[in-house]
Amino acid sequence: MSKLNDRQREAVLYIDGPILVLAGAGSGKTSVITRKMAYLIEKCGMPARHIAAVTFTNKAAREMKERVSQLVKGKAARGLTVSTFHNLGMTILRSEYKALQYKSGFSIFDSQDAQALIRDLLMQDHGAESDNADRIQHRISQWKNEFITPQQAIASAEGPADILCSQAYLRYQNALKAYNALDFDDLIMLPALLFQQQPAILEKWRQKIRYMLVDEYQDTNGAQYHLVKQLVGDRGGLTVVGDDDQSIYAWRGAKPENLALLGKDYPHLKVVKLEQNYRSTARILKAANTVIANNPHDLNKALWSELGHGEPIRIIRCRNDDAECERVVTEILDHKLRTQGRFGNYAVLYRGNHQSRLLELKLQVHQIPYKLSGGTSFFARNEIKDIMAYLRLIINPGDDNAFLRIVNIPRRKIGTSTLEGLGRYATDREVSMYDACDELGLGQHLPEAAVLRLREFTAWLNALRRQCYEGDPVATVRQLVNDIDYLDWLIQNASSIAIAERRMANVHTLINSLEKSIKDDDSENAIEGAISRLVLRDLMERQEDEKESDDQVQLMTLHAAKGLEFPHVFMIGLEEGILPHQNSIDDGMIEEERRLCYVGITRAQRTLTMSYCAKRKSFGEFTSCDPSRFLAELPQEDLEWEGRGDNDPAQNQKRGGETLASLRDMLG
DNA sequence: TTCACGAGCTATACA
DNA sequence: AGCTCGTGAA
Repeated sequence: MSKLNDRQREAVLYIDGPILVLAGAGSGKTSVITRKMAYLIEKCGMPARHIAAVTFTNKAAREMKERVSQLVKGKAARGLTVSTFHNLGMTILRSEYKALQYKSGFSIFDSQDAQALIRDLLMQDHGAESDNADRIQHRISQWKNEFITPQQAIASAEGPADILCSQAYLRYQNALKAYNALDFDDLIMLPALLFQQQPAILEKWRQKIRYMLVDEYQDTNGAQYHLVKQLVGDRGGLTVVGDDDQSIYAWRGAKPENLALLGKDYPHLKVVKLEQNYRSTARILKAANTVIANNPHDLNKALWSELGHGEPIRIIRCRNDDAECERVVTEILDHKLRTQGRFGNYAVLYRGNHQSRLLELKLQVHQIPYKLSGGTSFFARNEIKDIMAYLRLIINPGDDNAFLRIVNIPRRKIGTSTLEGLGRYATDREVSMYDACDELGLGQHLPEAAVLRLREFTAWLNALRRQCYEGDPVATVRQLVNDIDYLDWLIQNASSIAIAERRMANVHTLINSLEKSIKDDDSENAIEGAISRLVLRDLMERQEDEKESDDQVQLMTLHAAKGLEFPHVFMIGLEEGILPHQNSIDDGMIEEERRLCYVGITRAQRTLTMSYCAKRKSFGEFTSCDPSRFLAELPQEDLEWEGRGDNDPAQNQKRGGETLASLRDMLG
């Protein structure tokens, strides 16, 4: 506790009612949350099992849990809930699914599964037009994020397009239930809905969760807001931490105004501001403050730092994107050599995932170790999706998406015409495709050979299912992978054996993780819980944390960088159309892009370098680029420009700033 | 049903 | 420049 400043301590000690901690970047908010949990357990005598902290990423949850158990002596931290919103939702649904008329062993559809389902329904209802499935999926997700049911959506829909969407929403929701499946948004929406409809169930969970802490509250959406509000009730056991300037998820339904709304729900809300920054030099902080000052503000914060003014911020103009990446890499090599530092001290941040490709190439040429976070997650990998589909089908035979994915992996001579026939038959009989395989009438609609191949498949999987529930589930899964000669399949489909083996290693990681997850779960159907939990867990990070060295250059998007910090930060692609992104320019959403820029700047502890290009190759063609407007918003006297061409309109003004800056430096 | 090849489309951020 | 999908032959 002695390590905290006055404001931080105030935030930790206040437990008489709901409290909002407005925590600027680098102001030690994680310390506040973790120490508060320790305080509640050790000093207030609250059993850990009654405390729940909620974050947005598994990584943040894991780190927080780690830090609490370091702070709390002995076993007192056991039973503490630190999880993501989605995981919390799943925990609730795993115990309450019956009240929602779901069956045990439900599947969780990722957005690809969901889209396939929507396409399918559209096809059934209106024939071929499936080009707007994307839009409909978006709209449905929006509704769920705003905590709007299909019935409410239908009642309030305006205009023919929206009416169509709302009907598709209802259709979709019914279809999900028929498949005994949920999508990601349901993990938040359904528990909140359940609490609203069945007070007895809500009361049960209120008994369990008596104190809630929510991190990154500015990122909560409408459904999450309702979930928290109902769990907290009028008991007021709530600590919320957030920063409106770091709200960068409006596009997925986050409502930063939830921060301001809190005061309305809880008139006696206590507000504490954390304004001392412990991360960055004064110059970096000033740059961040200057940029973000261009956004309108309800809640004013004034971040300050005691870490000295530090080095000027460098802005480098490059000929093209290739030169840009090359330059960043040589800058890192050069700087590391001079300072004798580690690769792990450097991070390169960018707006879009595709920007990492060139960077990776250059890093590989120079043999620099790097770690790429984000992008295609572990569970988006084909080999993982394949095995997961098998597992899903074992616990939920109604999961047609899983069925379709793997009936013919490996090749079982079951092709599209067979599946179309089976699909038609299954829809007619209103059973799942898996169950339809074993129905007697199927022989009337498909060639005998096709039916035999299908039944061979189901008979085999049925045997495995039995083995899974009656015997050792993990051994069964290993046998499954063996039965289908999966390594063989991977080798056939990969360009090299090394790649196939790497993919097989991913499969083994998955199985190991399943094994661990089953051991941690003492409920009777451990395997069902373990499998559905796996859908949500990003164990790629964990895998890499464990086995790879931590001395690697960090590559990630600006979004993925939130919550992290690095001694030396490079932000690349500061161009109109990239940061700010073209879509945001078109939709007038510049503020969120500015916050994204702010997040990037505030990741830097000691040095910050930004770069932009004169030309850039996209889709194989060169296009010319303009420097980002955010560059002009920086405090010019703290910048050091480099490589700027004579045709730069802002040049004269910036030259002035440059001389001023060097003058100040000379004068100390 | 499967394999091989080329046309055409493409890429904001994420659980 | 990289990936998906459609086409046609085995």
